[in-house]
Amino acid sequence: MSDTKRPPGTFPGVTLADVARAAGVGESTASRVLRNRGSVSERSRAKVEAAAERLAYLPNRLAGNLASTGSNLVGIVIPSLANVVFPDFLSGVNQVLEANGHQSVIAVSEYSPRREEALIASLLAWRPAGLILVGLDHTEGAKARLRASGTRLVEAYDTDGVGLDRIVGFSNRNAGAMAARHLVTRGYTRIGYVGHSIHGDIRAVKRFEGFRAALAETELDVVAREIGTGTSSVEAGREGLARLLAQGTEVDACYFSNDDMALGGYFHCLSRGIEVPNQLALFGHNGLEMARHAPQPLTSIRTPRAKMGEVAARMVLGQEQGRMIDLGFELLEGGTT
Amino acid sequence: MSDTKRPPGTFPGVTLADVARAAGVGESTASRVLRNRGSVSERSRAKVEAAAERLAYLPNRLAGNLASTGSNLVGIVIPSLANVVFPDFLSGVNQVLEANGHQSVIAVSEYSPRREEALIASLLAWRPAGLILVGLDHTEGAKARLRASGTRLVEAYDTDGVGLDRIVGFSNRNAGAMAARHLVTRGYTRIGYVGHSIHGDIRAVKRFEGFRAALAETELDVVAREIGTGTSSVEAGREGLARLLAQGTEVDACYFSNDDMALGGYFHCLSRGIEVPNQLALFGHNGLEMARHAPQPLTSIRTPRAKMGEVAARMVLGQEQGRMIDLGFELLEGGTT
DNA sequence: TCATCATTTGGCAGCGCTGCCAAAATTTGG
DNA sequence: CCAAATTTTGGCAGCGCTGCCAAATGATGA
Repeated sequence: MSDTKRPPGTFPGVTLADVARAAGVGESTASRVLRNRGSVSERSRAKVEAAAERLAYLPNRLAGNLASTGSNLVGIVIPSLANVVFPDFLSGVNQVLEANGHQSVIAVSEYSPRREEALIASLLAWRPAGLILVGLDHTEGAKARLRASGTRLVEAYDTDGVGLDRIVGFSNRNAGAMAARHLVTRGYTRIGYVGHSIHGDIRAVKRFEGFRAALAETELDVVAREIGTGTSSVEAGREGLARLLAQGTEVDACYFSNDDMALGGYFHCLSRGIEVPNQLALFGHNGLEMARHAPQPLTSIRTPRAKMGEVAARMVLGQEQGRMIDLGFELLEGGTT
Repeated sequence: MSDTKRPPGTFPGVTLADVARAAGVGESTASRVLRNRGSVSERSRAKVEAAAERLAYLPNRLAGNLASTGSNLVGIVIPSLANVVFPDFLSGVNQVLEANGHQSVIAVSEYSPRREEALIASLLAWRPAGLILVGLDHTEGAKARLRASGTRLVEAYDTDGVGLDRIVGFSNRNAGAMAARHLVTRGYTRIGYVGHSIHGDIRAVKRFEGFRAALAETELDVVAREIGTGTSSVEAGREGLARLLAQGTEVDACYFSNDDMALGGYFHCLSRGIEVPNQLALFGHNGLEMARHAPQPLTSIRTPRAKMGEVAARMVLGQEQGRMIDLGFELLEGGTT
């Protein structure tokens, strides 16, 4: 197309120049038409559009973005895809980005700050319009790169600490505290905790800290705890509660690091005939759909995951004012407390 | 850096030329060092690496890929992020891609073929190394573009039909058939079906078709069915089963389009004191973790989601031989049948 | 009618990198 | 020691597009 003699293996590839030639206009005019930018006569517009259609022209964003220095990509680093909450978040991000003609490059850190640092560097190489990260904790190297790059940055999911640029999320500490106060108000005093491996899930740790701090307000503390070694899951919750109860300490309520874990705990109670909430109350976190529709809806805290994604995306696109937006959370009073 | 007078608002940006100059070598040599390609003397290598480090050089992949015609991006279009199965799949894809120095650009079609077509065009504009799609059903326009682009393509999740290039997945028809045979073998004869909206979820439809075809082998058919209007969820399953039973038709087993739906059904039975499986047997699909750890593990079919992602990624990178790989599935005999 | 102003247009220099090629430096062997 | 073979190196033309600028065209009013 754009060249008659061309290496045999290479796919032709219609270029903007081809379209311009076919339409009988200059390259710039063709470019203006295809991007709806600048003023173009109806005549030219029609000719270019027809030519582009006829040649099945596919713009090359690599070239376009390079020339205009800046891409319409947004880099996103999440800790995991296995945990339902992050897809929910991504969903929100994606919706807003797509509506604004942006595209998301997604990377998964597996809760490893070192991996995150490498991924950030890798994403910055695309000269993205912005970056969205989860949490406020990053390696020093990552922070340095981010600052140096000058890329717009949004940190989501955590407002307990200082961020690098923009922040959207909620206070995990306060979420934990709300759980504690709810249990205290309901009269529970012998409270246990079942969590998943803390390895990297700093926000779960913050919740637990907030939980204990709030208990301490009424001179209480967790009487037993059981921390799994793996990631959060129904199975881990089920086994965690089993182990907690096997410790022998008397417990009248249990706080879980997560709804999956709590649902596992609930399943354990069903299996063993433990009456919920009379013998044992259960409290989760996240307000997952599946847990809300159990025979006894799980008492939990609903976190604004999709909303957070939407706001994060809008922030990264510069459509949101504040530097820090706390979206809060909501107590879901279920039947398990 | 690379230019003394530079528009004030623009971020400097260290270029390869800057690194080369600082290291006292030519651009090509610097490029070779930073890409580990071609032969370079130890001396030059050290100088370039030091300079890159000192200047905090960040390569520009936009330029790199444009120059070398071809990117290390892989485009992925999935129907939804809300359904747990796709993150599982993505997880597998991502793992392999990252290990091979590739990056994934993810787009979500929301089960709309028209959206999928637009997203495909958008992804192709990045001149990706390859594309991964879910399912075999695409608009004619999308197929034409894909064929014309010559991009390597992998279609995942479905082997019931003809694909455009490479395929990895399993037969949804056969999965449905296996479910039916299992129920028949166990002696159930009055079988109902609770599904979610078919709008776009062609694979769920294929399963149901396979299910009915297998029932027909023993002169049976579904005696009642209830199809929700929304997406698959625990709530939809719970309400679906409630409606199915309210129809009045006597039913001794129920097949669900999905594990979420089936878990919802199970919750309904627990709430209403319906004995499972004596009064009603339940059969799901996907083998989700949460359903396997219910008091009575759900009978289901485990699908190789992460594995499928890994194979899809390997196929797209050209590391896998066959054009079509059927990964099969596995019957999970739980306590609900 | 022609000068004046607004609109539309095309040429061309880059964006930062890679690939090619010829030149320079180094090694080898007679 | 020198010629030949090998390794290493740098210059420079693109990759396909956008942004800038000056030129061409069209519209307006005296």
